[in-house]
Amino acid sequence: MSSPDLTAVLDDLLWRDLIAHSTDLGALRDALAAGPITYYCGFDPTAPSLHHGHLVQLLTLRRLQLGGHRPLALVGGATGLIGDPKPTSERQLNDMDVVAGWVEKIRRQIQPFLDFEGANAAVVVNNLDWTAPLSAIEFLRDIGKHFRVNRMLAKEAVAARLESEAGISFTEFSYQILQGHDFLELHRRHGCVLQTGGSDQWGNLTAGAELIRRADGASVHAFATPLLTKADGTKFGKTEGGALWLDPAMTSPYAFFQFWLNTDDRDIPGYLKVLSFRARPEIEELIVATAERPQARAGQRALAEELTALVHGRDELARVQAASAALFGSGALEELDEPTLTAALAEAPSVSVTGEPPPLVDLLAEALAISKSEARRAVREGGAYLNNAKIADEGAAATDADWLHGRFLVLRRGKRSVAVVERSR
RNA sequence: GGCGGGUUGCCCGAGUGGUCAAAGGGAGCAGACUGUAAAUCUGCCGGCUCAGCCUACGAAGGUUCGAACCCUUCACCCGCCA
Repeated sequence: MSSPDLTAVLDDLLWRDLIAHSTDLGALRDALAAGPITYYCGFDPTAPSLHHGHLVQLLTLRRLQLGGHRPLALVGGATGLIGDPKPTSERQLNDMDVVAGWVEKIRRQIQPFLDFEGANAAVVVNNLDWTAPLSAIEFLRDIGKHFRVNRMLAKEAVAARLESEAGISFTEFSYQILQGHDFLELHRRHGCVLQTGGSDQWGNLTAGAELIRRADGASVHAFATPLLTKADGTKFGKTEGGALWLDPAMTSPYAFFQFWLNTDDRDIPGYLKVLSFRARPEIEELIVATAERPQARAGQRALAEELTALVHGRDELARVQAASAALFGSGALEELDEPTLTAALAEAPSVSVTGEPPPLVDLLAEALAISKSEARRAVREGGAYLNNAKIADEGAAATDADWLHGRFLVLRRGKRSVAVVERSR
């Protein structure tokens, strides 16, 4: 007999187009119905923080847990030392202690997305625990024997590299074996029967499922989520500063919020389905609202609010909303009272000065982290503003009257990048 | 180990002795139009004490009045052969 509760999540995932590739979905449905299953998704420490690309995976882990199943979040303390082959070039190996530090950061970053209490409590595991003790002999005899090089060469990630100028090292070529082995270990240790990952991981996901079949004769499941794309064809997740990081020290909550708020109208239906936890009717309503009155950006707001709250918390969301309202609102900056202005500006990058302030181009360069040439160019092109008024002259400096509440200058380059200069006495 | 090819600005990529801060494309930035959107058009796009100077074409030396371009050595990458 089937339990509708436990399989509902699969239908939800399908509706959201979250399954780009999968092993036998009928078999997965049966497994889900037969009782809470244990599933996993891995995150390699290739940087001090997770980013936009991991978000879909984190949310998928959460969706399945909310659907009644038991998540294992794997941090790749071992695989992070080896490096998943990128399509274009060989990775630079990071030092062991650096990777160990990133593992801890990523472990903490994953935690807010999952529930660690209750019947289907999540567990964080580290593949270094079973990979480090493995001897070369064991690795080659017990695991390597199950892998056919022909199959390994055919995997997209490897094939792309074989055709590229860069070639591929044995180290990276071996990556799929390690990831496959992770699935096997988790199957043995935790009864894990499902692995999820991005569609670029599909080859690695199937490597694990095949290994389990060969080594233990068990049939397990895997599915890959689609890569998020942008309607204009550019790469998803790029901000002015680079990637969209989840670490607030690397991408400010304000920038994070603004990123989603600026989503292309055409991307909204897909993003809402993939990224929002709202129920289907609510999402459909938002899609209609966004299509009918695009200038209101209901979908963008909903997405920005929900994701900012999830990643950075409700308090932080309130702050960035206030900041956005103040900085992009219709009112003049001069009319904002001091507490509102102070709170809003807390989200923007800032510099402080004492005594005689340097020329505005210097302040622009420092506050917005651009070169002085860029700052001068911005002024020359008419793209730099002081307190929302265009700066006309490269040599301009702030006058006493420019200091809002005697304390602040609001500098802006273009429409969206804002910075504050604060004067201390 | 041998032979051949390669290493150019954020990325791709042209350049093979002066006219090169280096074609072209992409990315990025700004302006106009808008809705903090897209598309489109325009300008910019190494740095600086900015009509000039400095730094840059894998690294270090050399030839030359002058080198991204020629020579030498080194490093790394790719391919073929052993």
